[in-house]
Amino acid sequence: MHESEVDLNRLVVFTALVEAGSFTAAAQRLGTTKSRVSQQLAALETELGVTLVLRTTRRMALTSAGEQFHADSMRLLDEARAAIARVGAARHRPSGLLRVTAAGDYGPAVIAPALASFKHAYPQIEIDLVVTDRIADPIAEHFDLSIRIGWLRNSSLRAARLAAFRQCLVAAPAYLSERGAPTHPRDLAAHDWIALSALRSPLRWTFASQRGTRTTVRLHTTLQTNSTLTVQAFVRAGAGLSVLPDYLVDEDLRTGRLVQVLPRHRLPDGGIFAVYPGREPPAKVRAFIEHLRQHLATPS
Amino acid sequence: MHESEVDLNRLVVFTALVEAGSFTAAAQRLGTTKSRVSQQLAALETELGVTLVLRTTRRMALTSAGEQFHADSMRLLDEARAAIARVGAARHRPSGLLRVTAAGDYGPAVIAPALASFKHAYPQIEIDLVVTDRIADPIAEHFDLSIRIGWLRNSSLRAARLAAFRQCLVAAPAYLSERGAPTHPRDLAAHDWIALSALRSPLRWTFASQRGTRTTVRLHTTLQTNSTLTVQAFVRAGAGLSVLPDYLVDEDLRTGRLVQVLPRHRLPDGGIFAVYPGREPPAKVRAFIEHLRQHLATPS
DNA sequence: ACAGATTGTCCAGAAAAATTGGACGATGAT
DNA sequence: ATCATCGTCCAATTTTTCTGGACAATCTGT
Repeated sequence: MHESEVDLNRLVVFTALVEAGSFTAAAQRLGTTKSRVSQQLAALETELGVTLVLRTTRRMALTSAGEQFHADSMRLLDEARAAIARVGAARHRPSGLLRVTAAGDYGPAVIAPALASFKHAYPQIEIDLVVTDRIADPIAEHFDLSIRIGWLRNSSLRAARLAAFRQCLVAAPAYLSERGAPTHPRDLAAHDWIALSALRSPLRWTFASQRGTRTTVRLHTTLQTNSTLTVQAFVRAGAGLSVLPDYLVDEDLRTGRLVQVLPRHRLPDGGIFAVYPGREPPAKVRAFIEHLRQHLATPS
Repeated sequence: MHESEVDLNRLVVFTALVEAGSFTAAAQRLGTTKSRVSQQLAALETELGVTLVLRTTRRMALTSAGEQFHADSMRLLDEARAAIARVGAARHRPSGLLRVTAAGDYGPAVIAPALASFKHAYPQIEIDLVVTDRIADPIAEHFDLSIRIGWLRNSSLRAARLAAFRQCLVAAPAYLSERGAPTHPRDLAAHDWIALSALRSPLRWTFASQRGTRTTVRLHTTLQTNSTLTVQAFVRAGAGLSVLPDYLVDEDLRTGRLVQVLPRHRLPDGGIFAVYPGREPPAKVRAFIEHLRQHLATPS
C-alpha cells in the first residue's frame, strides 16, 4: 500500500474468519496459516483504527463495529464478485454492441450480408455498421472492428487476415467491340482508363504474365473518381477499362455484363483484413472474425 | 495474492485512470509513476481476463467491458469508503450500546449514578448495566466494560485503574456500647466477626499502625455471607464487626449509623478497575472510563 | 515531410509487503 | 495438575510491487 488507505483484500480474510468462527478454522478454509489470518486481521484493524474482533485463545466475538463492518464486507465482496463475473461474461459469451466500419464498396457488398447472418446466429448482439471510405481511428470512434482492403500500414492495432481478393482488369463488351481488346499490357496505354483516385498510384499498374514476366504500364486517364462503385458504373457503361476487385465483378463476369481483359496476366492480390484495437479482443469480435472467415471461404 | 482472485486495490488505480483520462495524469493525481498505473491496469486486465482500456500513446478509450466495470468500480469504492467511514466513526464519536457489568454492591451504589450522568452527557448512547457478583467473561457475554473491585488476577484483558477505595473496619454504635470498642487489632479476636465469603481469605486481616507496624489477626466468625450488602446489613443490625469499603459506609459514618473502629489503624487500599477486552477500546468505552474517573474524583 | 515533444510500455534492480513455521503464553478439558 | 489447543509474536524467506530510465509510437508545429 502506498496510499494510507485500507487494503480491501483483507476483507476476504476477515469475512472468512467471521464465518469460520475461529482463526484456525478460517486458516484451514482459506488454505493458509493461522499466522496469516491473525496478521491480516491485525493489519485491517490497524488500518481502520478500530477493533473488529475480540479474542482470547478460546473464544472470539465481534465488537459492534466488527459486526457492522462484517455485514458491509459481505455485501461489498458479493458486489465485487458480481461485477467481476459480469465483466468476465464478455470474455466467453458474445454480447453487446458490435460497431464495424468498412469501405463504401466492400461494406454493402460483403460485410452487410455477413453481419446479417451473424446477427441471425447471435440474436442478442446489436450491430452498427458504419460505411465510410475514410480510415477511422477505431479507438477514438469506438469501433470494435474495422474492415480494411488492400495493404495495411504499420500501426499499433492488431489485424487478422480474413481473405485475399483478386484484382481484375475488366471492360464492358460494348467497349471492347468498339475499341478492340488489348492482347498485351503495353496495349493499355492506348485505351481509356478509369482511375480510382483513392489508390496510392492510380495510374501505375504492374502485370505479371503466366511465365512470371512483369510489365509495368503507365496509363492516362479521362475519368477519375474516388469511389470504387462509381468506377464500376463507368466500366459497365462502356466508358473505359479499369481494375476492380473480384468481389465486385464476379457477378458481372458471370452474367457477361463485363468481360475480363488480358486473362493471361495477373495483378497482385490484395488482402482483406479485420483490424481491431487491444491485444485480446472481446468474444463478440472474435466470434465475428471467425464468422467472416467462414463466410468468405464459402463460395456464394 | 494467494487465491486466484482479483486484487481489489487495483480498482483505485483503474478509476483514477478513467477519471484522469490518461496514464500520466492519473499518475500525477495518485502521486505515483505512470509505470505503476500502466502495470496495475495491465495486472487488473489479466486478472479479469478482459481488456478494459484501449490505448495508443495519444488516445485512450474504455471498452464496453471497461465502461461497465468502471461504473461498478466507482460504486464499489464509494461503498467501501462509506463502510470504512462508518466503522471509523465509532473511533471518535461515542455511540451505540454500552454494556457494563459491575458487582452487586458497587453497581447500584456508584456505577448507576455515574451511568446516569454519562447518559445525560451522551444522550444517543444506549446503556445496559448488568449487576452480578459472578465474574463474567466479557467476550463471551459481549460486555464492553466490567467494573472490578479489589485486586486483579492476571488475564488477557486490559484494565484501567479508576480509583482506590479504603477498607474500613466498622461497627454499629449499639454493638460497641454492648461489647466495648477494641483498642488494638489483637482485641478483635474476642469480637463477633461478620465474614464476606467472596474474599480469598475472609478471616485474615493485616492492619498497619500509623508507625507502620503490621499486625495480622485471625478471626472467628459467627455470621458469613457472600454479599457485601448483607455484611453491611448485619453490621448495621449490631451483629458484629466487619470490614466494608468506604463507598458503602461513608454515609453511615456521617450519619452516625456506623462508627469506625480502630481509626488509627489502616487496611490496604483496594483498586477500582475498569476491565475491557481489546487493545484499543471504542470511543464509548474510553469516554465512559474518563467520565467515571471524574465522577470518582469528585467528592459526592 | 520532418524534427521535437509527449505518450504508454517494457525491463531490471530496489524496496516493500506478505507469508511461513515455530516458539510462546493463555486457556479450557480431563 | 496435565495436556491439548488456541491466537500471537518473531525472524527469515518468498513474493509482489514500485521505481526510473530506455524505447517505440504518435501527434504537433513548422
